[in-house]
Amino acid sequence: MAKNLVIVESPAKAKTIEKILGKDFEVKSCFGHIRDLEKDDMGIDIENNFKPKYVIPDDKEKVVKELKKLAKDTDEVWLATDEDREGEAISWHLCEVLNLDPKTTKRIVFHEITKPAIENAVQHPRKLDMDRVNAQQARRILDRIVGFEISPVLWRKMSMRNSLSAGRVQSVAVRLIVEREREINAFQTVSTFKVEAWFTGKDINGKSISFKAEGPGKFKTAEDAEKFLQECVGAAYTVKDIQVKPGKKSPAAPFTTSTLQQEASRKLGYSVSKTMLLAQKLYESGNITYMRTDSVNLSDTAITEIEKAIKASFGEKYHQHRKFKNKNESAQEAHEAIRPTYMENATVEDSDTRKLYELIWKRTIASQMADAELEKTIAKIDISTNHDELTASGEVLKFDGFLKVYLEGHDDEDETEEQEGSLPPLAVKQSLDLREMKATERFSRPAPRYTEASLVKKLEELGIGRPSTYAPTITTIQKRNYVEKRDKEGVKRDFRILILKADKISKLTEAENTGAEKSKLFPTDLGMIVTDFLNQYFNNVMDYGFTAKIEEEFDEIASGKKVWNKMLKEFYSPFHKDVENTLENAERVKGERPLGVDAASGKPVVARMGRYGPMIQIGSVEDEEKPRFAKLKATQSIETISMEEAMELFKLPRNLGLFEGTDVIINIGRFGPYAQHDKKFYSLKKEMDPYTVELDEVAPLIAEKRTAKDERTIKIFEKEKIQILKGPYGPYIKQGLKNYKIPKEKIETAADITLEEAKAIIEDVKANPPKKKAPPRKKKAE
DNA sequence: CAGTGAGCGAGCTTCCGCTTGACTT
Repeated sequence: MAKNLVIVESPAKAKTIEKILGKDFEVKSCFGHIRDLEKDDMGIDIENNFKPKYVIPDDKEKVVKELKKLAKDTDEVWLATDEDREGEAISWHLCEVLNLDPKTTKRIVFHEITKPAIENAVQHPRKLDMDRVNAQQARRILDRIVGFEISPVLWRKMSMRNSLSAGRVQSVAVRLIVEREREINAFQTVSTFKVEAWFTGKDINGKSISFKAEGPGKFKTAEDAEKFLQECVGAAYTVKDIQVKPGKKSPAAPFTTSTLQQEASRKLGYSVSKTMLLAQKLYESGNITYMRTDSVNLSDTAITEIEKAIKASFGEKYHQHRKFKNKNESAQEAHEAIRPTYMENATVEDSDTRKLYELIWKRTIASQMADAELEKTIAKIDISTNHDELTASGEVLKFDGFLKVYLEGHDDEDETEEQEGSLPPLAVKQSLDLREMKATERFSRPAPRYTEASLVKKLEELGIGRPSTYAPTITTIQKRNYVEKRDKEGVKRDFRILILKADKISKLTEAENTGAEKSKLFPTDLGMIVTDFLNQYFNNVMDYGFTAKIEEEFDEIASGKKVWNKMLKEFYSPFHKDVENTLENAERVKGERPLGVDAASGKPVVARMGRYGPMIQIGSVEDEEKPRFAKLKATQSIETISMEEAMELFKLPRNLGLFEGTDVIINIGRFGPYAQHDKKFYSLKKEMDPYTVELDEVAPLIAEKRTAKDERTIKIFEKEKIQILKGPYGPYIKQGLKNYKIPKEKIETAADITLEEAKAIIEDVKANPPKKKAPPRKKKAE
């Protein structure tokens, strides 16, 4: 038994530190928080000064038990959890659970896992900082109150039956997306005309040249643009002025969680959760430092190593020592930036993981490299027939510096300024020949919809969420069906071009595809309805500055200037009044929007939220005749659908006619568009539009899928709608939407199962449901 | 994966941050 027990949060870290500290120290991990507020009754005694009730979650019992045993048998316990609010609280919980005295137990911290940092930490232990612990408790309790008081309000006031939720972070994330969508819907596109001119001539040495220049500004109308071109008829063009300016570009800071997620999304197309999963693998295999961090700092040892690597590969002049400072005030900087642990390139098998590793490697190296040096040339070109001038600009890279390795990507995808090339050598007063001048119509664009990564960026700017929660938050708001990630097809749009060539003006119209988007976050109708409701009744919590405001108070608690439960009380009294007021006075939200009157029946048409999602209803249940319903397409929304689009929807279900003697019916079910044929169902392919798809497109799909289905089907009991199917894990029984496992001992071969046996198995499984995984159910007595 | 959608009411759901496995109907 070692004399000293050191407890850290991450097991991977524990291994590394154990090696550094040697055999007198045993280093163990507590796997993050070991206690949390009890779920029943909020886990908070509000009357009693917000006294928290902590419990050890089931999945932490094993770890706690082991730590208890080790702590008992050791001389000294060292608490080495992360140096941030949460880390301090974890240490305090460890004291409570392991019966350690918080006043005497040694607390050590380090921001990097390097030998000097850790040895230094061990030589300078401190005591637990209870102010900081209290700041964390206030944070935890406030989040619990917000989440667990508002969510039930939604259950009461929303007529859609869903597992709705609200929270300080998730609700604001949804709000951002909802508001961006409305901005886009309300956006008024304006067009302008941009002039470009292509010149030819001879350079100083008599060599033929050609280059492009841009017009004096943007013209608001086609008439203005034409007037300008008209003025240029018969003009002479001379170079009036040439300016050469030096410029430079500097590398971006090393990765934090949020910037890594953004770059992996832009450059590799990874979702934030994919990035985190791969980064976790790299971390566990010892290839990178910790991946959940808000710090851009590099350890001194790392900086030295990076310097060596740069000088060895690129030479002395490519190196430039840099220290990056965090822009973000909310950063808690418990770790280093994300960087390779060793600058010698690691071997990573999996190609997706390797791409991420290379991204991290390049970004880290580049961050200690020299600026890129540019030379920007701007030539003004005089037009003899009017007072305007054209501008030609070019950029030459004089020294590549860090660009040799890495260039940060950017979000605004299609407005990419075309890469400026170099200008040919020109001389002042030189005359030029105009080959062609064009005025092209260009359209203004609204702010783009958020991607997962750009949403993370925005949340970080607002100080909302933490590196460990960005990915889960984005998963949650999609799981709750407030937001969905999807592509949007572009639409054709005409634009006009005016051309001046050989002193003649011609006009033409061309078409472009616009508005196409990939993997963007769209709010659902549910997301919009819930956001409107929360904005109306809980505008304090929904305010974009709310988190920043309470964070300041947490900081005051951490520095001993404020008492934690007093702060909570100040928040709670008005907040709880809002809750009670809402419960009492808010109408049940139906999410309804009248569209007009159906011409054929004279009945009202409404778009609204139904049990199964957004839909259109013609007529009401009180009518003698039954109302008619139609489900909205995935891309439509209650807020924007038009009467015409709504009426289109009633074209489903469609009967496409006979295929092998039976009707083929197209409709949209719970899982999307499907074709029904001969009592069986076939999902339509993505590219098939259920409203327009033809029989000869669907027929081959049915023929092909049917044989595949038949091979998987062992038996069908038509009447009872019970199927015996072959799955990748063996045969199973399917009844409606539910699947049941066939116990091995029950049946010899799946083909022998009778209807009665199948029913018995279903009953059995229902009576003894298989054990649930992840969150073990509480309070389920035997 | 069926062509539903009201209303009633029982019984359920829910937060944010720290950490990884265990697990494949």
